[in-house]
Amino acid sequence: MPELPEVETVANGLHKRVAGDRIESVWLGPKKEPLKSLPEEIIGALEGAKIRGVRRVGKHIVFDLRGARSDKGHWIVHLGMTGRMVVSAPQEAIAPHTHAIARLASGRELRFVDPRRFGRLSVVREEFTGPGTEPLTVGLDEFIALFRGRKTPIKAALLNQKLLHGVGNIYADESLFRAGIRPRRHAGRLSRDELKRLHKSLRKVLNEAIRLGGSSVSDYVDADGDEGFFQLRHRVYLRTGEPCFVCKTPIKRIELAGRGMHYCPKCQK
DNA sequence: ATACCGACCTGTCAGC
DNA sequence: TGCTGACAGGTCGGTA
Repeated sequence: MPELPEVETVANGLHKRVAGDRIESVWLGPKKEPLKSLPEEIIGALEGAKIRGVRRVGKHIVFDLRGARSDKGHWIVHLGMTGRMVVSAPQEAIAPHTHAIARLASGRELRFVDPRRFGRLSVVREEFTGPGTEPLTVGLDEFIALFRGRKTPIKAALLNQKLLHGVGNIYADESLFRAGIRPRRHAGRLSRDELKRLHKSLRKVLNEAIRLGGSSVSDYVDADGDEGFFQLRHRVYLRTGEPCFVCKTPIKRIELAGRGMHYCPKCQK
């Protein structure tokens, strides 16, 4: 479900709804995959803590906390492929695959739901900066330097969270199309001009997707339960065999490291 | 250090 | 109707 624009939309929605609220108690489900910190650490950090704010770092949702006794801490949520963070009234039915519930002083509940269990919950004390560089604010020179000397395909480099964090399969494919670059090109062999186009198209695609509330491909919804609209603007992602909007050539799908990638064989060199 | 690949999970949809 | 296989927004650890 979630790449940078979706996580940004969810984090902003959560901030509006729960900033200033207090976590009174926490329930954790029996499955242990979703928990990256020990259950007692999560409960210890969350129970009694005030939510100062909610924001996005990379693909992570960060709840900034002020604990009951500890001064600060952060609740980090990664949604994986199918994770959702929803604000619910207590009487609402518990959805299948609910792994954590935080009961708030306002009477509402924050629920973490994740069928595939690729999502992760953790708590940290220190400031959370994420694994890589923020794609929305990275400057051109720093952007170019990230790829210097790398033999890996540019598509794989865009997905590498230690370089730029927040870019996933949709926005990698879409930004490469708009930059006219084939996904298998070696990252280190792209010209300065090509990287300049990619830098621009990536930020443009991400910002446009944020404006439209993200992409709802199958089940993504934001904190209010609303779908995004950027899927209507996809030019290559999941459009295998359909005509390119620019040149009518059928969009190709190839596999790299077990993941699908989509591109126009004529528009992308 | 770097790069590929399978593993981790469940759900949905198309085809037989 | 029901089975099977392909595919899905992501990351990790083992191996070359």
